[in-house]
Amino acid sequence: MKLATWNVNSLKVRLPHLVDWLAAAQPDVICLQETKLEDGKFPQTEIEATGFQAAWSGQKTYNGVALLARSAPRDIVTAIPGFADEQKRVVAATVGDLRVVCLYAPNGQAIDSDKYAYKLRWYAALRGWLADELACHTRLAVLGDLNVAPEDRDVHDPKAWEGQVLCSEPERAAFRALCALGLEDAYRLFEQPEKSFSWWDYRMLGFRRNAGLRIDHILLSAPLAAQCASCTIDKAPRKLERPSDHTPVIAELRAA
DNA sequence: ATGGCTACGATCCGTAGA
Repeated sequence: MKLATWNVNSLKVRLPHLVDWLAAAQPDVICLQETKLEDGKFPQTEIEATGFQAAWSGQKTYNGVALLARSAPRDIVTAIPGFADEQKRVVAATVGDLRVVCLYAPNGQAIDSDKYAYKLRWYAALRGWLADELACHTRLAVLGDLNVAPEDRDVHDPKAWEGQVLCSEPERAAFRALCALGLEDAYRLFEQPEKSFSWWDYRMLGFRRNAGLRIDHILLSAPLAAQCASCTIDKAPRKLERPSDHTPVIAELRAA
């Protein structure tokens, strides 16, 4: 059983990459972010032709998330309960015996911005919600672009990024607060290559220089972490023409 | 030198991403 997350940065533009990647990587569940599509424009037919069923929540131009699974997603939720938000950043569903939460966390723009304050409020609300989800669902997987590099080893140049958005201590504390609920960063369950990242700036030859950040994550509740056999970052799609600036992260679970 | 891509929806530039 393979779970994946990928910020596609426009599902319309990246649909061919996604279709190819689904065929090559054979995930069972994939969480997508930055679809940038209104719900009526979601490419349901094309997705279903790949053998996946989808749940999605989108808007024009910005944000937007989708959850694809080989069996029909059930009990779909498209917002953090009790947190009023125009921005479409959440889709959760039950797939088989898993509860899956797909997230596109706010970027935060700059430490002194309103968007940063919104990011921290969003994380506080998320924490409350995930606590409730964990209370109901022991087999919980949280996947997405969390827009936080949890530690300095997740940053190509920690000195340059020190205190900056995506790396600031309050953001890292918000990430750790999710883990403290009983979620494990699947990537860190295993030995990993140094300087492993999931996002590289389009500018400044970011990918070629491996000037990246690890901000796309898979968090697993204890029973799933115990079943996790591997967690990898697939850099192949980042090498294609017209790539997303993010690349997929995959966790493989052993049979229960 | 604080830029440098990319996507989008608006026009032929501004906003946002991270």
